[in-house]
Amino acid sequence: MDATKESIMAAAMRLFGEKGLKLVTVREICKAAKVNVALVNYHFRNKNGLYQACVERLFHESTGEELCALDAAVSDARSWRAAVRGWIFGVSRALRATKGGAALAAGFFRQEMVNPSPMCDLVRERYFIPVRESLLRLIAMAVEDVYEQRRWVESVWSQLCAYALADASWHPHFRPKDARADVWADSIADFVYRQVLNGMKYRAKRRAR
Amino acid sequence: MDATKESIMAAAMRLFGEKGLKLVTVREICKAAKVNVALVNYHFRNKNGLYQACVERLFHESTGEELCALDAAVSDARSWRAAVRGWIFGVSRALRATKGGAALAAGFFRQEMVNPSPMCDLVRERYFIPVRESLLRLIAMAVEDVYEQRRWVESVWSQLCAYALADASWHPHFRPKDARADVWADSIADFVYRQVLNGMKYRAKRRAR
DNA sequence: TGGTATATTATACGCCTGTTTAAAACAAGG
DNA sequence: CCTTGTTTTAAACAGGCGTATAATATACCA
Repeated sequence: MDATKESIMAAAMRLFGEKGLKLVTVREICKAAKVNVALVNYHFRNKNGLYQACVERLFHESTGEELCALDAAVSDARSWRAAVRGWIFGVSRALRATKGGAALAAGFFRQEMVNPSPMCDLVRERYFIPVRESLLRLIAMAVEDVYEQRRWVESVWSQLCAYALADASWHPHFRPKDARADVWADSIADFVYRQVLNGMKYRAKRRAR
Repeated sequence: MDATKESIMAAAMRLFGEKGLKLVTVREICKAAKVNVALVNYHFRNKNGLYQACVERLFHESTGEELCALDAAVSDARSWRAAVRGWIFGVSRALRATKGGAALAAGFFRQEMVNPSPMCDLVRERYFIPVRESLLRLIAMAVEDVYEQRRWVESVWSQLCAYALADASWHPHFRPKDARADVWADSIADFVYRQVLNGMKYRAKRRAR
């Protein structure tokens, strides 16, 4: 039955995203999926095969769509400013998502960043590099020096990632005690946006459209 | 003999910092320290006891000294600008250190950020919070609004942390292919410094001294 | 030098891991 | 109904894990 495979993958994607490849056990996944232990090996060859199937689905299908949506939001923008703002808010919300494919992808990304698995290269090529390069293309419209471009990409990316890379137990310490998580997240995204604008003000050479 | 304890702790601090509490085995540590497996339990009660001893030493002794050195560099500064610059470069170099106590502490910090252990609170209280609050005090000299202060702290901190949080295999992807690691790290630190100055230019209320 | 406390050793225990096996349950076509 | 191929099951496998034990080696003081 195909439902079993789906059930296993759903449980696996959640757990792998939370704890990473090595810290999740096959029995843990099967218990969550309410199936027998041997079915992982029957349907996915072994534990690594299951992990690989999860990564491939996340970063070939769902994240691919999200990247297209991101580029669409950018190209729909009426101005360079609007495009940058759309990119920053899009990535910020994707990285901080708590459910859906984006949240799962962010979990895998976090784990691969700190304790890389053999599938790390795929995550890099299908997620890390494309997302950052779409930002680089935007920045390159306003900054001439290639090193300065890279520093801006690093700046924006690292500020948006910081939250997503930390375990949830850290999150309250990243914001004022009286600030709501989602509101604060957006205020950070807006802060980064204003930082970019402020930095560009005196160096913009040309604007797109 | 006290030398065995030291040998075990040295190997443990290196390995725990690299892979985190759960992914390091007692036998692995003992092999690296060239001692018998049972000695961990004899000298440190159990694996958790050894981890706790490592964390306490790192974050009570050596990091305490480093925090003092940081505050000293800040208070020695001739101007607010110099203090900010001193803080940013000090933290940047500490977080990216490849040897010494700072490098070990950075490793524990990274692992605790992504997969917290029961000792996470200690890391937070003795390292994360003090370092960030020393920055907050600096920022508060130039920014009035408390939320804006927190956003600046978040901004500077996240940009300096991004590199340190990722596994070494990611580092080459964070910089241009032709850039030397240490030179690029300093250019990032300088970029963050200029970002702060540029942001403060129109909001500075008062300066220290 | 002998006796005692400390340090180290080899070995084994019970538990959990990923994976395998052989039998059972099931679906579908002749 | 029986056969054939697929899916699911319970049970077991070898190996690694953290930890405990009992015997041995070492250090040190009377």
